[in-house]
Formats: sequence, C-alpha cells, structure tokens
Amino acid sequence: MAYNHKEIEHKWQKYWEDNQTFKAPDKSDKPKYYVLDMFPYPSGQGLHVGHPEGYTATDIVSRYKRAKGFNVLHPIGWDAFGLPAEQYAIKTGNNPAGFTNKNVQVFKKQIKSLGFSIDWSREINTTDPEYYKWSQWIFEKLYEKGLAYEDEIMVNWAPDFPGGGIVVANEEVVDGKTERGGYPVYRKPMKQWVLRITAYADRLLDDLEELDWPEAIKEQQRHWIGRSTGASVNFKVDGFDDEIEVYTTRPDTLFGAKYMVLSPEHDLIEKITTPDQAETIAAYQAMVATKSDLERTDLNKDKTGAFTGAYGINPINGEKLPIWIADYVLSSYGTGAIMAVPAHDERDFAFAKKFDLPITPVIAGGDVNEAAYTGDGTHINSGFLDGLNKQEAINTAIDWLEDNHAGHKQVNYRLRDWIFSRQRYWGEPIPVIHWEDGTQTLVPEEELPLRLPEMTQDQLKPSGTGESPLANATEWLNVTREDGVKGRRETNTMPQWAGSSWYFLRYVDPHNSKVLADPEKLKYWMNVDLYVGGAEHAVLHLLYARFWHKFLYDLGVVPTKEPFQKLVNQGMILGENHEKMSKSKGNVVNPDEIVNDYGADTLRVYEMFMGPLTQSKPWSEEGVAGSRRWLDRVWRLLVDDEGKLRDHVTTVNPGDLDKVYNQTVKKVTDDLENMRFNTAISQLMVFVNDAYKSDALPIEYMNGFVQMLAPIAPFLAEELWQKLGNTEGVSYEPWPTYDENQLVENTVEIIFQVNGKVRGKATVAIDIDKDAMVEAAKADDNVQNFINGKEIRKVIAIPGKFVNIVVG
RNA sequence: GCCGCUGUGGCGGAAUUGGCAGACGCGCUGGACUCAAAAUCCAGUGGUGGCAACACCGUGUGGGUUCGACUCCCACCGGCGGCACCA
Repeated sequence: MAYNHKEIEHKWQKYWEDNQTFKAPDKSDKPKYYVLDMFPYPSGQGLHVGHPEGYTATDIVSRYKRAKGFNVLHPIGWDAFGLPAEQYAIKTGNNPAGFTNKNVQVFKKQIKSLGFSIDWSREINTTDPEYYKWSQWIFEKLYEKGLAYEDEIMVNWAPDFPGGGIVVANEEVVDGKTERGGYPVYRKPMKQWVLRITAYADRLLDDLEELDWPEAIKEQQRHWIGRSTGASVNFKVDGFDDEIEVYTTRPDTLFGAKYMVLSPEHDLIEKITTPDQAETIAAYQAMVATKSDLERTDLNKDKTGAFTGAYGINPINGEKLPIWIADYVLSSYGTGAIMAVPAHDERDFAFAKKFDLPITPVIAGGDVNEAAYTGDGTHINSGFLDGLNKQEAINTAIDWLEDNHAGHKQVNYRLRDWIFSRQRYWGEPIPVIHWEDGTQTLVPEEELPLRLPEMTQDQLKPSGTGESPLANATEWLNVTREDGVKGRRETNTMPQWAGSSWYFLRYVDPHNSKVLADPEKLKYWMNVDLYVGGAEHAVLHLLYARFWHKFLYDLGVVPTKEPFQKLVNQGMILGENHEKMSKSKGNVVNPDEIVNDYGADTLRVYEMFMGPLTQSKPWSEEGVAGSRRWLDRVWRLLVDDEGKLRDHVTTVNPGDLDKVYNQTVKKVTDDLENMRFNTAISQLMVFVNDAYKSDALPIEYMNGFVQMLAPIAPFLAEELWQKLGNTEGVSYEPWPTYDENQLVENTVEIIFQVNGKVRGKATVAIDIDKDAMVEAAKADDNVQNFINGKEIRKVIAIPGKFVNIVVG
C-alpha cells in the first residue's frame, strides 16, 4: 500500500483534535517554553507559502521541545482589525465582522491542515470585545499616566487614501508615501491622539543590548530612536526680546556659524520677518505647504529658502547672523531651528553656495572652496577654542555655554511620539468622551469594552470631513451625563498596531474577565522564548510592543522588561524566477494546492529543506516533488505493499547501522537546537540511504528515526509510529539519545599533503603516533613522486588527521 | 550617500576551531527491473587533459598572512534589505 497523504493527514488531524494533544497546562513541574509566531492578519487571500515557513519552524521547535520535556506554549490568534474588511464592507454592504470571521475560518482550516501543534483553546481575536476591552484598558492607563494625549500636531495626512483620507504614524511613511497603498503623504497640522513613546526612548534603546535578536533589527531600532548628544544654544534676535533656541551636535563650530535657519513652520517667523521680506516669506511658506513629504526629500535635493530680513546674535562672539527659513530644516526635530555652519556641514554648505552666503572654516583640514569638512582637526578662527581638537572643543564650548547661560548640554532623539488615532470604523474605539463644557473624560473602566456600533453601508461611507465614519453613528455618538451635560464620543479608532502590541500576554490567560492576564500565569510563561516572523516589522510592531510592554512593566502588570527574548526573522520565499512572488508576475504558489497534491508533510519538509530559515530562497516545483519522493522512500522503508510493517524491521541488531544512527541522533538534535532544519533533514536522508542498504532494521533505531522525523513531518511520523507498534502518540515520547562510544572508531582515514596539497590517503589506527604517521606518508607512492630529490624543510602532523610535508 | 546582510557546480544549498571544497536534494547520464513505458532500486556526475594511475585549474575580483584560506586581514566589484536633509 502506497503512502496516502490525504488519508493519513486527515486521520491524525482528527486524533490530535479529539485528544487535545497540544493543550498546554498552566500549572506544570516541567520547565516552560513559549514559542510564538507573529500575529497573522486574516486576509481574504488566505495563507501564502511564506506563512508555513515560519509556522513550520516554530512548530518543529515546539514539538522538539515537548519531546525534550518542556511544557510548550504555542498559540495562535488573529490580528483582525484593519482596512481591507472595512473597504470590503463599504463595497458590498456586508458587515466587516462577518467578513473577518469568514477569513478567520479559512485561515484556521489551512493552519490545521498543515499540522501545527497549536493549543486552540487559547485562540484570540483582536476584534472580539472581550479582547479589545483590554486594548482600551491599556489606553486608559496610558491616558491616566499622561502618556496618551490629544494634540494639534503636524501629522502625516494622506488625503487620497480610500475612504476619505487617513492620518498615519511616522513609522508607516515610506519614501514619503503610505506604507499601505503608496498614497502621497503631506505634513498637516491636525488634532490627533498621540502616545508619548519618546518618554521610553532611552530604555527602548538601552535594553536592546540584552536581547537575542538579529543585529540588523537592533540596528534599525537604534537608528529609528536616533539618540544624539549635543548642545542647545540660545541666539537673541536683534531688536526683539525673543530668543531662538537651536540644537547642534557641533557646539565646537559655534564660531563658524554664519547664518541661521528656521523651519517654514517655526512660530517666530511671523513676528521677526521685516515688512519688505513678508511677501517673499509668505510665498515660500505657501509653496512648502503644498509639497508632499516625497517632494520635500526624495525628489528635491536642491536647497530652497527665503530670507526673513531679521538677524540673530551669535552668543559666543556677538556676530549678527541673517535668519533664513528653509524646508531642509525640519520642524519636528530638535527645536525646528539651526545655526548654520557652512564650512563644516554638507547641507549648510550646499545652502550657502546656492544663496551666496559666507563660508568660514573653523577647523583646519578641508578646503571650503570645494566641500564642507566634517572630520576632526585643530580649531582655528575660534577664539578660546583655537588649537583644540573636535572633542575637546565640544566639551569646552558646552562649559562656556553653561557658564554664560547661553545654552546647555542636550540629548535629542529622532524618535517622535506615536500618532495613534485613525479616521476609521474597523478598529478599537478610543474610550474618551468630549463634553460640551469643554472637558474630556475616559469611559469608566467598568463600562469597558466600549463596543463598536453596528453600522449600515451608508453610514460606513466617509463622512467627508476627514472624520471617522463613527461620526455617522448618531445613537452611539451622543451621550448625556446625569447632570444633563451633553457629550460626544471620540470618533477616531486605534491603529492596527494596538491589538498586536500586547497579544502575546493574552495567550497566557485568554479568557480572564477580571484582568488582562493573571500575574501568576504571566510569571510562569513570560517571556516569549522564541519569536519568529518577517523582518518587515523591524520598527513598527516590534517597537510599539516593546513600548507597551515596558509601560505595563512599570504598572506592575507584567513581570518582565522585554517581551521577546529571542527573535528570528525568516527569509522570504521567492518565485521560481528568483523574484518576489506577486500576482502580476504570475509566480505565486498556493499552499493549499501543495497540501492537496503532495501533502502537508511534503510542504513542511520542502520548506525546511530549501535552505537556512533566515535566508531568502527561490521556490522549486521539482524540489517539492523531491521532498515527496523522499517521504515515499521513508514509507517504503518501513511499510510493505499490504500496508504492514516490513519483515526486515527486527529486534536483532547486526550493528551495521550503529554508527550512522548515533551520528544522526547527535546531528539532528544539535541542528534542531540551532534551528538548522535543512541540515537536520539532510542527515535524516543520509540515515535512510544507509538503512536501504541494510538487511535488518533494528526496531529501536526505527523508533528513534520516526521520533526525529516527527517534528518535521508529524502526520507521516504518527502513522509510522503506530505501525511500529506504539500505542501512544509520538508527541510526548522522550527524545532519542545517542551513545558517544558508538561514534568513536578504531581506525581513521588520514590524508597526506605535500606543500598543503593532498597527495595521498591511508586508513590507520586511531591512536597512531606522529612518527608512524610521518613514516606512512613518506612511504606513500604518490607522496614520493613529490618529495623525491627535494629537501624536506618541515613536517606538520596532527594525529588522526593529516601529515603535511613541506619541501622546497 | 550611510548602515546591515550576502556572493561556493547546470540549480537549491553543505563544510563545528584555519586542515580531504561541493554533504544532502534537484537536474542530468548509465545500469537493473519491464514486452515497453512510468515508478522504483543501484551507480556516476565541478571544469580541463589523460586509456588509466593521476595532473592542472576551481568558493565574486585583486592582493596579503599561513606549512595550509570558502573560513582570517586589506582593497574593490555585484546582488538583497533598511535608512536617507534628524543639524
């Protein structure tokens, strides 16, 4: 009887479900291991082949750890709020919740078909009011601690976004366009909810040190947080009482400041601009306001600006500096104002060249006619800083600024606060009420969850005001206090990142109605020991989740400072043509078809055998077929045409498989520990190849082999395990061990080299001494061809390995 | 421009500490089985030369260290990803 994947996979899927095989108890004497996949968004497209890659990796680790005696938490759930469901609802008139649930059912069925050992009793869904109650609860705590606030700020406004435009977070802007959909983004002042992530900047940066994450991701987060140390310097404005505060990392170049630049949105511009420059300035501001972020950066490296007619006074030498405005100075960084040192800053240099402003070097070393010099050197033209190098001058300048009350040392961050509100229906309502008396309150904790109202297709359509469709939900929207004061609910909802910023905590205690999760259970299960997902979440999800986790740690809700101890990014699976899979290129592979045609075990084996988990690698249909052929081969090794265990599986051990079996246990164990799934599989192949050449297959080795196969191809392994006469499932059977003694041999093959090139080999006793090895080498015919008649200069011999004779 | 990753047969990839480059799989070639084919099993398979033993060349390019380099060092080239006026 041939290997029938459909029958077997159906049988064991049902068995695991009926027996709740993978339910993880909250109380156990076993050590715990928490394995997590990144929260999937249940799209209408279903799984793509990238999903099973990461999921198979975590599933192998989960199954391996169970066999190693760990209590394994391996849950899954749905990050189900988000735009596609809302857009679908507007188009079809269906409720987004219904659409979402349908998608979840598809995902669930697919994931179950792949045999992942998930504890389904812990399934969660961000759109479930019992879940988003706690997202809202965390928001209220942030609000109470002053970390959630509403502010009129410069936001990233994408007016062309379907559904009447949307505000997105800084992290969601890529190349001046929205990350989703690629709509152009404009800077626009709007009143929005903001989370004070900057309050955690230092900790988010410093605590990266202790995480076992890919260096690339840590580096991206470091860069995103962008901590820099410099000085704040106050410049008086000539003829006014006002001062302009600038931030600079190079206070040592203060003597080289030749002009100042304000961002076009700076508060002081209107006040200080001279009447004859007013028109020019206003025109420039208007021009900048219509530019998208893309036009301000990518498309336009050419500097623009306008002169205000006003002058600032350099505190260090009293020099009068013209004050310009230019969009190369960003209002959102530092104070939105700079001192320009054209001799030693590339941007200032370009601007000075264009507008013919003076350039005076204050550090020796460059040629200011050619380019800005940003390197180290001796200070010149700098009064009391003359003769000092860069670092000495920075320190001296800061001391001077502080002594003369003209400035101080200052730390700055690139990171900005997290713009948190979205003008959308299908998200967690922000639990705030705005009262007609101008006050604002939270929805009382005992009234949470604040549920989303049901809405008709018409109501879901954009309100046209840039407000969320919730503004159309009149009944839900308006509230009246006991004292008769009327109020209006906040109509913005939370971004999709809200639900995914803490979901890993809910898996620990998914049905708790009293608290977010029981502290005792959190103490047992946290942290996540292994977190696997794509690298695209490097700064979005992973930074937000760390921020919320640290906040919850400060509240005493969670016991750990960081949520994810070890992070692994799986590589992308490319199309057969080595290009990214996409519908337009027609190279998309549907995992359902592979499961149907070859079986889930084949898909799992193939995706793990393709190459290292972390690397991108191209799909190959031939490769899939090869993986299936190998599983067929495994089946035939143990099962005969009648479907019975083959006769040559015996209790007798002739010993010819001793070595390869023990080697295999050693290598597979080591490889699984280190997530080298491709080489683990190749070792299992080596074992099978040898087993085919053996007349007798010791049942002990066959059991061990099937156990090692089980994490990778669990359906087939359960079936073979049963055929081998085992009555319990394979999942909790203790992992096989190897005998070190079986690995040592009496003889070893050594190589003979002449001048580092291999010229001969010989099999010798394992304990052969150096001299004997050298004698054997010199006696070798081919070695003699290369050493005869030549002077032996040196002989290197490592016992048991090789002899190298150096002649000259 | 800056940062990170990466480059090995026809293809995916392997090589623990600097010690036989190419494990394993795909593809290809040959053989066995078969009336035949498929499937399967067995064997071969980096390039060049040679009947062969064997020799020479070979891990992106150029140099270096070493008895010995895919591995370490220097310089460069290509690919992928990220950031990009952050003062």
